[in-house]
Amino acid sequence: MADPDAASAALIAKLLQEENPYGEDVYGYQDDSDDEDYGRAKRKKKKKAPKPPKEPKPPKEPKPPKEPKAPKEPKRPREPTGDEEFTETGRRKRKDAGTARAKARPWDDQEEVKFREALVLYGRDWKKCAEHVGTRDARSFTSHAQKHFIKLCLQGKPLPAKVRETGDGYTLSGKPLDPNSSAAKQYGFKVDTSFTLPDGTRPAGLMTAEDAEEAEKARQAKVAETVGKLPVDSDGRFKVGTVLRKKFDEEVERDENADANPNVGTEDDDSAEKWIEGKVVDVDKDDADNPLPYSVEFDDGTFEDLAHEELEVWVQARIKHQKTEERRAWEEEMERKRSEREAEREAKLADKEQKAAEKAAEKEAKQLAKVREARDRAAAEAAAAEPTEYARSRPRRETAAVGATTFRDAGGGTLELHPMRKFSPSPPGSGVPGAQPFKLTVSPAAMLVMDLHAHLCTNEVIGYLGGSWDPDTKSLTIERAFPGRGVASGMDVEMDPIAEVELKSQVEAQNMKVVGWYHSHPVFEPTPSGVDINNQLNYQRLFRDEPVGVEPFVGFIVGPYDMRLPNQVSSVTAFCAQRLMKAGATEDVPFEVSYGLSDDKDVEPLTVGSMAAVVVQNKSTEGRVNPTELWRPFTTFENFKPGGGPCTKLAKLRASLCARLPAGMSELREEEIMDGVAKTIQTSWGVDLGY
DNA sequence: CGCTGGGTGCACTTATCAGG
DNA sequence: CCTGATAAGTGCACCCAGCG
Repeated sequence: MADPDAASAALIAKLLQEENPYGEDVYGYQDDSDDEDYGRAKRKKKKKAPKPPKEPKPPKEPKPPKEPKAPKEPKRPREPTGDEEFTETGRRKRKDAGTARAKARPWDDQEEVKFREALVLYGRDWKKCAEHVGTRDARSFTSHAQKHFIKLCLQGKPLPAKVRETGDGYTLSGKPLDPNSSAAKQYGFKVDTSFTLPDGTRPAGLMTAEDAEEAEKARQAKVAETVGKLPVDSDGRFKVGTVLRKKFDEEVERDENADANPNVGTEDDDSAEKWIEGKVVDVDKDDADNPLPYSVEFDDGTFEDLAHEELEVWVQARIKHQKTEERRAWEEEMERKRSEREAEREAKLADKEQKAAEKAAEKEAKQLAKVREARDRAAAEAAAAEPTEYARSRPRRETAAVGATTFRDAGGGTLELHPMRKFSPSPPGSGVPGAQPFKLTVSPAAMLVMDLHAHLCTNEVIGYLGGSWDPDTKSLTIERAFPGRGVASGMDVEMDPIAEVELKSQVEAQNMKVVGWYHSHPVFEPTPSGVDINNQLNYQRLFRDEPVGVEPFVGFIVGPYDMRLPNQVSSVTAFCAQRLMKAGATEDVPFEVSYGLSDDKDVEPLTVGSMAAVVVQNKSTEGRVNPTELWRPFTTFENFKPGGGPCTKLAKLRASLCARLPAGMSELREEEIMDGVAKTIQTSWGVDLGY
C-alpha cells in the first residue's frame, strides 16, 4: 500500500487524538445580525416601564473577535443531596420515570409541509417557526427539527439557506453535529468498518466506541502478556537459566540515521545498539538482604552480580527488542509478498508480450519464407538466365528481430507514486519546448461521471474518456466519460478486456474518439504510480498523431476519499507521461496536464442517464461503497485542522458532484440532479437512504 | 422484540434587563 | 459600568408508544 496514505492517516489520527474537533467551542454563538428583534420579542411579556422605547440600536458592528475566554473550569455539578442517583456518564438520573406525559401525536402531512416552509422562511427562529406551523409549540418544533437535521446530514442534503445563516452545523444551534451523540447515533452514523491502515489498525477518528474499547483491551492484554513473559519463578525471583540481553551503552554510536530520518520512531532506535546474550547462573536465595542476588554470565565471558530490578529492565528490553524484530520481519514479509505479486504480474505481462512477439515472429518468418522462396526462385531463374555473379553480389537483407517491444523494460511499473512535473508556463499547444503539448478542455459532464464512478467503489475504478482532437489548434476536448468494469487487484486496476472493446465501440458510436482514460485512487492522492505511467505511455504511443508529432491522450486520476482532502470535493488530476534520458538511462516521468472546463449551461439528459447507468452498473460490485457510512468524522480539514460535523460518503458524493455542476446553476436544479443520483443509488442498490 | 420517531426532564449556557 | 435575576435556548439522555 501507499506509504503516504498510511502516513497521513496516522497523522490525522494523531491530530484527532490531540484535539478533539468537538471538544472546543467552535464558535461562541455570536449571532450579531438580527438579535434585536428576537430579544425584544422575547421580552415583550415583561411589563416594561413606559419609558420611551430606546431608539433601535444600529445594527451592531461585528464584535471585535472575542478574547479567547479564560478556560472556564467546568462547573461543579450540584452536590448530591443524598439519595440522588447518577447515570454512568455522571449525569443525574431523570426523575420523570413513570410520570404522565402529553400524548404523542405524529406530524401529519400538512404539518410536515408547514414545518419545511417554516425552516425555509424563518431558519432557526423557533418561535416564528412554531407559529408558522400553528399546531405545535416551539419545543415540539425543535424536537422535530433536531431529528430532521440529523437525517439531512446523513443524506448529505444541505440545510435550508435561512437555517444556514445561523450556522452550518446540523444541530439546533448550528454547531457541528457530534456523530457520537446519542441523538445522532440512533440514526445510524455507522463508521466505515472496512477502512484500515496497512498495519490493520484504524485511525482514531474512525473508531467506534466499541472499537476503541476493544483496542484498549487488546493493549492491556498485550501488557499482561509481556509481563507474563518475565521468566520468574513462583516467588517472583528470576530463575536460573533465564536468558537476558545486556546493552552496552558505551558502544552505542548515536547513528546519523536517527536524525536524518525522523520517521524512524524512538521505539526503534535501539537498532544501533549492541546486545549481548547472558544467562542467570545462580540466585542467592538464602540471603534476603543481598542487594545483588543474581549472578549472570554473559556470552562474552564476563560475569556480573545484579539486582532484580536490573534484570527486569533487561528482560523487558529484550521482549521489546524481539517485538520490533517481529515487526521488522512482518514488514519484510509484506514487502516480499508485494514484490512477489509484482514480479508475478510482470512475468505475466512479459509472458503475454513474449507470446505476442513469438506470434508476430512466426508470422514474419512465414512471410519471410514466402518472400525468400519467391526470391530464390527468381534468383534461380535469373541464374539460369544469367551467370551467378549477380546472384552472389546481390544485397542481402538483414533479418531484423521482429519482437514488437511495445512494453517497456521491467524496471518501471512499480506501484510507488511518482511526483508529477509541471510543463513550462508557455501556452499549451504553442509548440514551445517544455510547454504542454496540447490544450485540454473537459466538459462538466465528463467530470461528473468520473467523479461519481470513483465515489461508488472502495476499489479503484477505470474508464475511457471520449472526445475530439483538433490537430490544427492542438486542442483536445473531453466530452464524456465512459465508465468501465474494472478488475481491481490491490492497488492496480486493469480493465476487463471484453469490456474494453465494448467501451471503445461505445465511444465510437457517439461519434467520439478515445482521447483519454481515467482511474481512481480511492483513499490516496491522485498521483500516478509507475504502473499508471506505464499504461499512459502505452496509450500515448497507440494514439499518437504522427504528422503533428503529438500524443493527444490524457490520463485522469480521481481521489474521492483521501482523508486529507481540505473539503468534500475530490481531487482530480490529469497527466501525461514522457520518457526522458537521464544520465544515459531512460526515466519515465509524469507531467501534470492543466485543463479548463467547458462552460455548459445545464446537465443534459444524456449525462443524467450516464450517471444513473454507472450507479446501476456498480450495484453488485464487490467493493461497492456503503453510502451511509462515515467518510470521516469531520467535513473540512484546513491547515491540518478538522472542522465541521461528520460527513457520510453520500454527503461527500453529493457535495463533490455539486462542485462539478456547470457554474451558475440554480440551487433548485442542483438539488434536483443530486436527489436524482441519490434516489438512483437508493432504488437500484436497494439501500435506504431516506430519500 | 427491536426499531423509529415524538416528547420531555435535566443541567446547563446565553442574552438581556433592571437596579445599584 | 457592573452585577444579579431571569427568560429563553441548547444538547443530550432517556422515556414511551406504535409499528412491522
